[in-house]
Amino acid sequence: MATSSSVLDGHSEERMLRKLSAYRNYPPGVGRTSRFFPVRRVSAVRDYPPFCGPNALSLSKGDVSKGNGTEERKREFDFLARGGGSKTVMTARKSVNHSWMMLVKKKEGNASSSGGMDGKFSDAHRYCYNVNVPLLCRDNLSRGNSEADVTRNTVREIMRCFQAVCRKLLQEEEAKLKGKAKIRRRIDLEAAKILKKEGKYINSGKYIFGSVPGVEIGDEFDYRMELHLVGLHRNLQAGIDYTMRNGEHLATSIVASGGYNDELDKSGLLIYSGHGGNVMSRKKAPEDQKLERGNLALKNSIKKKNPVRVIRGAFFGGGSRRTFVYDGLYEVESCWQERGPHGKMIFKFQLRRIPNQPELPWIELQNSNMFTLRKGLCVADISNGKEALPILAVNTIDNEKPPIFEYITRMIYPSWLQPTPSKGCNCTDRCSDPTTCSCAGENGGIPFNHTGCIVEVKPLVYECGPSCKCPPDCYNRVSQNGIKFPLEIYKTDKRGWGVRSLRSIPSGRFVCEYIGELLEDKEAEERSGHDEYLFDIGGNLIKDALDSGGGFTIDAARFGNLGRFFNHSCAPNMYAQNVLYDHGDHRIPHIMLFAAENIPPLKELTYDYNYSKDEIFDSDANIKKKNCYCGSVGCTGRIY
DNA sequence: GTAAGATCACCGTT
DNA sequence: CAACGGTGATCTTA
Repeated sequence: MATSSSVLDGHSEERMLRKLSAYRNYPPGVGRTSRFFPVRRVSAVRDYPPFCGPNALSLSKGDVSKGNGTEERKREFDFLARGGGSKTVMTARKSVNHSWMMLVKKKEGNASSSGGMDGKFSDAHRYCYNVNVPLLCRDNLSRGNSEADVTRNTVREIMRCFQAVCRKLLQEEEAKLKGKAKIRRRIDLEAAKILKKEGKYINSGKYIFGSVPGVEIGDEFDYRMELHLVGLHRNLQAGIDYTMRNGEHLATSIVASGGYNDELDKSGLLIYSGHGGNVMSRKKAPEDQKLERGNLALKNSIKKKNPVRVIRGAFFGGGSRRTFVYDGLYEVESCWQERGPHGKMIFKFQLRRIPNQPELPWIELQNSNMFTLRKGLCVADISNGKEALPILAVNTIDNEKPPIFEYITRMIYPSWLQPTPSKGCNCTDRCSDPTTCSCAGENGGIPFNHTGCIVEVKPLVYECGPSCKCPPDCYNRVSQNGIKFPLEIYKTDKRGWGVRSLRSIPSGRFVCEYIGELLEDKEAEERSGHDEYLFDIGGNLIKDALDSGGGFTIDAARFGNLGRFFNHSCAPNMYAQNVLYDHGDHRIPHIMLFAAENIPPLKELTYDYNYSKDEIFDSDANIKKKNCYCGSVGCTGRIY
């Protein structure tokens, strides 16, 4: 009760609730727009620029090197560390975390000539394949202490690497084909080769019965290859994975893809068909399935009662994206034969989910009508129709209503700073040809896949804008088009209000912009009391900012959008990306939040606020501290 | 609708 | 007996 992180430094939750009750009857965004009540509040703090020091995380020696941003950033850090331009007291501000890890792969046949340069930048680098993957944690401290902690983070990092490499390969292919032909490359196989070369396979040494370290129920995968490389299910095509133990075949995992019309029951019962008998092949005549291989292993597992991992493959979102979701451990209960649709005998197995495991989020969502019958629904749409999709507010914790603020969907710029559009491209197609599109040239290629995923982390992304001749569905217009996923705010147990999605979000997709009023830094200093909603921008383009005598801050306190509700996490699943599209002013990029990994439905959406620890002081020069309740593996317990 | 594809169990040979 | 190579199987993937 008293541990709510939404209440800080001397403010009790009771006091907070009393204040809230005064506004409870006002629907959000209506009336009293000048009144503001913060969900979270921090005292004066000082914000150092993001910088990756020697503690930077690397997955394994030599293979993953850290990119630290530009030289300008380092100079900026030195500048501020010396005391230049700093103040003793500053308001707390979120900022873009510009660290990433770089996965480097040498081209075949080139390795010998450039031996000894692994993981380092060199002239040979331009022959290398590389991609900037969003970092999971800012420093080693947040990697956790136990073996299991490290494994979980390692799994997440390797999945990010795989996904980023896939996006990069897809980008290359799309650029080559210029949108004319269908892609035929197996990017999953290629990405796996790259990761294998980098030593990024885990849990692959031995067969594992039961849970796989670092993989959690609800984790989502796009390719069978991903199941393979984290050790969840090693076969790339076969649905039953098994091994020999004490002279007996036993099943370790199955993939229920629906290829044999397998049925899944909400009660945890799964009827699974055996494999073999040429049921899937059209080239050979179907035969009776034999009690061998996986079929035999599953049958043996009835007696042994060994746990079998179940991975469900389906079009869960109802869309065109098929994913594999880890469903947890099952036991095989029984086995029988019956006649299949082709007239031949097939095996059937009944599996039951082992109790006391976390439920899949799909279950809860399937049992409720998404937009009207959500449990604890208290506001039908906090955007009041301003977003394309309604943004629900649900609270199953207490009676608190969401805070009052004015919902906006466009940045508010001060009257003296009305940004003007930069010169656009002359493309008449969807800017699929990076050699002719001038906007693509600014980016060094179109930074997005045709699936709407950002390929990799960049200091700055240039989307096409109002001056461009390309159509609205241009591949280089992504984040400017707003929220695409059904999102809701919800009351968390310890972190005030948070945000989650009702659909799974693929790695790399745009989620939400951080919108508010644009202020000069010095004006932001003067707005005390609600600094929880400040976001420091333009940090990566610090040279411009310093030259012009100061940076800018987004204040989402009085006017803002959903972006103000995302909580901090030490191991977040989104990251903030600088984007320009409607103007060319590098000092004031848009702050766009992108998914850094596959995010299952109902999982809290978070990013790294990027505060520094022990470097934030109040007016008495005391170090200010704020507890972190993000609950992620390896959380250090402090936001700053 | 089809062909390429990676990996492993299995089996036979060295 | 270990190590290696060939073969067949496989609820993939574009």
